[in-house]
Amino acid sequence: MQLRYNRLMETEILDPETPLAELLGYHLRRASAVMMTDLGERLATVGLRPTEATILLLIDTTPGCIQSDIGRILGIQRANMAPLIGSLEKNGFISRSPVDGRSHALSLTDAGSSKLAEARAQIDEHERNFQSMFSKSEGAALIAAMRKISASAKA
Amino acid sequence: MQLRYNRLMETEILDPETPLAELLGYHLRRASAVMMTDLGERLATVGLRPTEATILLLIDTTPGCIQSDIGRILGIQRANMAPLIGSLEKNGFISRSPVDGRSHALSLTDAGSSKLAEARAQIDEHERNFQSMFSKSEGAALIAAMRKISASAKA
DNA sequence: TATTGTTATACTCTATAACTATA
DNA sequence: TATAGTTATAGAGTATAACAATA
Repeated sequence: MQLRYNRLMETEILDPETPLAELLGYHLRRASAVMMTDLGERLATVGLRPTEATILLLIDTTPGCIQSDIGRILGIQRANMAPLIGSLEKNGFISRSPVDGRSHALSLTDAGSSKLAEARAQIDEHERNFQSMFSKSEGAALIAAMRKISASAKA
Repeated sequence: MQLRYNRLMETEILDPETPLAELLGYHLRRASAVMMTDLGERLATVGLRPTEATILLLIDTTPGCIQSDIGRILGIQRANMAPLIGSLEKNGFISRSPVDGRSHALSLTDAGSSKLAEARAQIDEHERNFQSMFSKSEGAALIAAMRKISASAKA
């Protein structure tokens, strides 16, 4: 078979000549997608999506918090928090009790606690698998670097 | 004003007690989102989206390549490549010439080359800004780590 | 006047399935 | 039989605007 066009090879990404090789943003995006896909598949076996599991984690450590605080921390807008919290409540994982006329204190139900335990097992194994590619100090340096980047976001 | 609920503070993410503090996947996702937002805003001033600019970069270094190879490298499905390539052609940035009955060799038009030059200026400044947070060797280590993670994706 | 929560809506990105035509 | 390209479509995720109720 005769090649009638220039072939783009996967390995070109490793070639320093390639335009993407030195782009931190590109590699960050790809690596993040790989981890998110793995986490998503794991959490799907438990019936949660990554964002839902993250919300349960936050409510577990800070019971009585309100959904707008969760949204601010996770970078999720008020308008998008409503259906997320609504569905977690509808599934019986969290309960809301009014703290004033507009806010509701959130806490895990028993079902939510055990669902979170299942999720945490998946998250822990997921993290172990990826962090095992690096030494302890490399892993810490990676997280520190990611925080540095995140912290640079415009207010 | 009396506080009637437990407040979740942004700074909790830095607190080692917090459930997200040691999650590499979480920090990767947030950092990637920050960089992608910045890049997206920069490229919007030039009329391109990040994926479009990336495609132009690849076609520039490997003129005559075909769209399915681009899709494989960037992790974009055939079905989603079609409208991307179609719109780049409609905007006059690339041209297609048939190499056999089913594939088209892609190359940049003059308009595509100058558009890419504009995009590259934005990309370069974007990358400089973020990579300047790190030493040269730290930056290289970061990219190597991201590649390690990306390479671990299931076939 | 600012905040909380909600609904409606739109846009992007991504994923699948089905089809054609070609190799 | 596998590949290249296309269309249609559905699902996430995310963004804005508008509104009611409350602080």
